Formats: sequence, structure tokens, C-alpha cells
Amino acid sequence: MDRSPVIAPDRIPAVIGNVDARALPMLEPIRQERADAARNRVTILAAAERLVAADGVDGVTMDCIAHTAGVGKGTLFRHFGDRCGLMRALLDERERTFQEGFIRGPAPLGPGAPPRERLVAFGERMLEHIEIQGDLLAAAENGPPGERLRHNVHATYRAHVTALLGDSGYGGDIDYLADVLLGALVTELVLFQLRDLRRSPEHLRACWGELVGALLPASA
Amino acid sequence: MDRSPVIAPDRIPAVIGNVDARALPMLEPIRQERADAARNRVTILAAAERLVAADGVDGVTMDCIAHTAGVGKGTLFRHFGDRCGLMRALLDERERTFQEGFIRGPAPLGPGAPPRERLVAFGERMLEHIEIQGDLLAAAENGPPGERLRHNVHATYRAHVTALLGDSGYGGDIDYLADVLLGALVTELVLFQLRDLRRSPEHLRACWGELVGALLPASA
DNA sequence: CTATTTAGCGGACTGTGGTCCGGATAACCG
DNA sequence: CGGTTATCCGGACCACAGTCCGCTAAATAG
Repeated sequence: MDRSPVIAPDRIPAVIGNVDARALPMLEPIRQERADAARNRVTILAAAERLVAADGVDGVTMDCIAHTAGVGKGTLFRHFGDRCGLMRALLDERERTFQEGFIRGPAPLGPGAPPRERLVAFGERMLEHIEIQGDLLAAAENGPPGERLRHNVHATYRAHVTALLGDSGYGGDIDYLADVLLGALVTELVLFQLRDLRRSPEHLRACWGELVGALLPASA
Repeated sequence: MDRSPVIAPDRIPAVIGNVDARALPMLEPIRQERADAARNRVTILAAAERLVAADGVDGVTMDCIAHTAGVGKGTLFRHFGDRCGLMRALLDERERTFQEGFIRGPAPLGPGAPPRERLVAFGERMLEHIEIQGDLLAAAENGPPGERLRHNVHATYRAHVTALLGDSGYGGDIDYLADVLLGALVTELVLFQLRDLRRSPEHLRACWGELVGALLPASA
């Protein structure tokens, strides 16, 4: 008998990466979550949020969250798959507004501005995101190697940056350049620059602007 | 009583990152390793190598290595600190010749060629390194977030790339650009490009060359 | 309302990385 | 060679992520 959940754990509340609607083709008409399950989900998230706020991301264990939420450990994993999934869920709301911002928000982050400016704004926004949510992001990304890159969230970023590069009239390999640019915005690296190298956020923003400027034609 | 080892576990056999000789100032005149300890070290490395070759990096546990080497688990950790440390030790020889190559080897990788060419060669060599040792590298880098960047090995790369950029007459922030370039050569990313995105090694090499070309003045 | 089905629950259990510390022994000294 | 010391050893032990499976109860059908 197959005991794996019919619905992938984080497909329900957190779209996070609307990019592969076409990649998961018409999976059975998304069944409704049971009432007690929904209740537990919010209880767990609330408990997790409180504990993370209190003890820091690394000071919180799954057992602890389960216990605080008054729920079995299995329930945590049923809902969120693994620790990273839970952390991602905690970031969900912010992540969503972040994505809204560059997909449908006002220029220069959203549509309307020239692609080069949008790209600069994108990086600046991402840096800000990392400044604020650094530890949580780090925890959410600290899964098996490559997992992060395979996840929806990253696919969304890739798609966005690639599209901007396409519009900008860049001549070389667009996908590769997207990887490189996103590489400059990787949580681990940015936190290293901020905390170990003691670079200021303003400095990083400036450098990012320069980088984009150096790579894209000025008129794009 | 302090039971931590007087000498950091991997300072003895594996210099790996000669860059911060000045950062660890004149630590006590490196004491000699005891005979049985030295014997155990090679036994452990041999066992680990064999097991990794047989079952793959991820199919091998620390217990298993200890048992195969006929040694207690504590001994493993005493020698190598943690799992990553052991993996790094397995890479040590290759890593050393790699570093030798760009520090003192023949041009264009080593001194003699113009910095732009050296940088291109450096990236190509690194890509090759990852193609061959990908899994081991991934395992060696999969520690706590940021650990990788704080390690000697990475510091050495940073120093090298930064120096090349300095020589090349690049105008912007050299350190930042070094981070970006190294970001394009991160094991996790390259493996993703090779395995998930099905990019060919030649393609990646070409893209790297283009990237360097786009960022550095042609005459450098 | 009762019966049936099955998503969901909980918590004991497992596997693995990493720690601890009493005891063994290599190295050194007289 | 015998005594002293501190390096090193081993494996029991711990913490924590993730799994398993028998049971509960929500949903649904009749």
C-alpha cells in the first residue's frame, strides 16, 4: 500500500514558484485538506514561528516544535516533508510578496522599467530579503546538495532573470548568465559577505549595480 | 581540563590553503604526531577511500569507515574533526596539485601568462576538478552554512582570483568580482548544470570563457 | 443515524553524525 | 629499565532528523 501523501506537502498553501504549473501537468483535482489537518498546520506554523523568534533558527528542533504545538512528530513531517520544508513554509508569506513584487508589482522591480533597471532592482530586493530573513533562508536551503537549485523558488528566479536578460538584448548564453547572477545573490554568500567580510548592505547593493552594469549594454 | 586537541585536526597532513600562514601566527612549533596516531590516520584514509570507491560517497557512514579501519569512531573524529574534514582529507592530494598548478605551475594556469588567460585557465581547471571529484567535493562542502566559504581552501581561491583581477587592471571592486566569479564555479551549481540541466563540460568551459571575456578588458 | 473508507495522527523507533571520558600506551626522562 | 605524563584510543552515549505503522476520527455514502 502506498502511504505517501496524495498531494505533495507544500503544494497546498504555498505555491511559491508558479513557474512549473506546466511541469506538473493537471495532477488530480487538488483534494481539499481535512479540517483537523488544516487546524494542525496553522498551529504548527504558529509554534514554529514563536520558537524561532525566541531561540533562533538553529536553537529549535523538530521534536520541540511538535511538542510545543501539541502534536506528534509524524504530523510535522507529513505536512512539511522535512525541516527545510517547514522553514520554507515559515518564509512563505514573505516569499510570495517578494515574487508578486517582481512579477506584477510596480516598476522598476515589476514590469514597465527597462530590463536592466529591473534586474538591478531585483538584486537589491533580494539582498534586502537576505538581510532580513538570512538565517531562516539559510536553514530553508540547507538540504541535500543541489536541492535548493531544483526547487520551485529557484526555478522562478531563474525564469525571471533569464527573461530579463532575453529582453535586454544580451548576446551570450542567457541561461548561464542567469546562473552567474543568481550565484552572486546566494544566501550563503551574501551572509558571508555581510557577517564575515563585514561588507555593508549599501556596498553590496552598489557592487551588484556595477556588476549588472558591466554585463548588460547600457541602453537595455 | 581541556581535552580539545592542541593542534587543529587537519593542520598536520593537509596544508590545503597556504594562504593564512599569516592568519594563524606562529602557533607553537607544530608538535610531532604520535606513531600509532599516524598509523591510524593512513589506515582510516585507506579504508575510507576503498569504501567510497565501492559504495559511493553517500553510501558510506562514519561508523562503517571506523569499523572497516578497525578503529573506534572517536578516532575518526579526533583526526578529521567531522565528516567534511574526512572528505577533505581524501581530496587532499588532488587539491594540493590543483593549487600547485595555479600557484607555481606552467602558464597559462601558472605565472607567466596574462591574468585574463590565467583566469580562464583557472576556471577550466576548476570545472574539470568538479567533473572528476564532484561528489566528494559536494560532500566535503556540505557542512554548516558558510563553513565552506570560511575554509582555507576557499580563501586560497579568493586570494588567487583577487590577485589576478588586480593585475588585470579591472576598475571595479576586485573582491566582489572574485566572489561572483567563484560563485560561477561552486560545486553545487556546476553539478546542477552538468547533471540536471544536462550541459556539456565543453559548453560550461565556453560560457566561462565568455564570462571572463565580458568582464575583463581584452588586453589584460 | 450507521457503516465504511481513508486521510491524518502520534510517538516509538531507526540511522547517523558527533561527544565524552576512563583506560591504554607511546614518548620521554632519569 | 622503571616511572611519569599527556596523547591517543575505543565504544558507549547523546541529539536530532526522518520513518513506520497501528489507531483515531473526519468525511462520505446509503
